[in-house]
Amino acid sequence: MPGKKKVAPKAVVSKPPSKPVEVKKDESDEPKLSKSYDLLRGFRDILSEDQGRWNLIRDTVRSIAEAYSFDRVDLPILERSELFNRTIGKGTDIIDKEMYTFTDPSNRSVAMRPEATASAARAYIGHGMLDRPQPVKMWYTGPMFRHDRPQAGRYRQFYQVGFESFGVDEPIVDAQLIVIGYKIFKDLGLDVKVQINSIGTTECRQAYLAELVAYFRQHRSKLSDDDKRRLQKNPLRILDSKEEVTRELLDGAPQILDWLDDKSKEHFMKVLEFLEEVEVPFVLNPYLVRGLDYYTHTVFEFVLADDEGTKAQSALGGGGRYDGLVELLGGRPTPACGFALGMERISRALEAKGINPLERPKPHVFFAQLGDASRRVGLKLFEDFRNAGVPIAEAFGKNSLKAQLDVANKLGVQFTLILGQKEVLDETIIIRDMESGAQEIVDVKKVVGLVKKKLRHEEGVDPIMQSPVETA
RNA sequence: GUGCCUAUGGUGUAACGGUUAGCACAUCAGUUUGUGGUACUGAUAGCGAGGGUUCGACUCCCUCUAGGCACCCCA
Repeated sequence: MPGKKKVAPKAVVSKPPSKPVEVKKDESDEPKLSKSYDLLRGFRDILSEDQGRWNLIRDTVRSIAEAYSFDRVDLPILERSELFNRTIGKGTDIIDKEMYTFTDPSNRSVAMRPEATASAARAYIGHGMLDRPQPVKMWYTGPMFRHDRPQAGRYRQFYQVGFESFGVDEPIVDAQLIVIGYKIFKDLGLDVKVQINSIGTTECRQAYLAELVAYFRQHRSKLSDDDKRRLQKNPLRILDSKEEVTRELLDGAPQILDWLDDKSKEHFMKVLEFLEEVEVPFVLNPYLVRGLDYYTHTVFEFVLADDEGTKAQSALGGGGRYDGLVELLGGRPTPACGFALGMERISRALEAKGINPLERPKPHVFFAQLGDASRRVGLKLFEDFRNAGVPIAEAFGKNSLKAQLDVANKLGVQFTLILGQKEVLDETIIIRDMESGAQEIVDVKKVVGLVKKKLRHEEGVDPIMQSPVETA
């Protein structure tokens, strides 16, 4: 309806029938459909404006993974629900309210992965990797799904990159994983600090928890509803409560480190020593806990150094040791450790720092055509330039030379190649220097070589490798 | 999931309980036939959705949806 009232008067006002009068398409009864095709809440498109940053993250991660001999694995997005229920743990928010669980057409309960460590462990067991030389080191990247309430840096579909190391319980493994994560941030130009803690084995944690609960029970009346709930459901979480009262109470509360058995303590101390050795800045945070059930011993987070964790979503990644996970899934008892980083949070941090690499190298040459004969030649010429490694832009869809030069200008190319009817017949082409406006006519067969040479002349710009970093 | 704030063309914004919702940028076309950057002309395009209140709502109220912030949680 809204469309129609505008169409009518326009047709009347419009020019003489130089162009055939358009038959009015009757779309008046069409409801406004666009809204029903809107993105699902918490889902989003990552457009080319962001792809430069994403590429940077992906490239950095990959080169570090290769340097540290981690093997790439791609794990499925859909798994049996049970895999996650078992490992992440009932009682966690991830399982209880955030997981996309549904029954598939074969009537099986499946879930879109909320994280990938469980899948990695499943793969480790399923493919008999315990019979390979240990540790088995793998890394992955891909989308994860959690039905959480969206916020900046938090989406329902989000991307993680993860590193997992199976089969070795030495503290050096924990330390090296932390180093790897730290290096990724360093290479990206981000300043992060490592927050670290140990939550020991399941056994010593149980003992500690009993003590912790007992302590807070005494002060139950002072606690907020949230913290009361935590006390009951997931007492460890009370440690990172933001309530003023609770924080004060925490000063007198039992500390997990005091409850670690000797072996756990020793393990943790060694991890810290290694970190000191490699000069990774870390902060011991006795209140750091993680939300997944499978963690044991070392737990850590990578936090943006600038805002010291005060700002939301400043935790860019985290991980820890999970010695019981493989066994829990039916494998032989196998120690393991890993971490995951949140790609959109990293991307966000990069953006905040003005790190905005171009998505692809900017072309320095533009091809302008006049007429179909010229277009045909252009199409072929394109291949020649591509084989020579010179990116070239065009606007085949435009007809006037003016419009094409306009585009070339906006792209900021150095040279425009102009090919009209005459040049096609003569087998020549015009090279126009966009800055000076100078033009020369050259043999079309030699144009690739000539342009390449010219580009190299221009302040040593390498036509192939150039990918400048723009700061916003 | 809870609380608070927000919602105008692609982007950034203006206005008002009452005529055709204004501006800038961007986009497209053109300013005589094959030459860009400036200037000019024109075009496309918007009140997130649905209900109410009112003679009349983009403007007030409600619901929904979406975004942001804090909590929850976590990457």
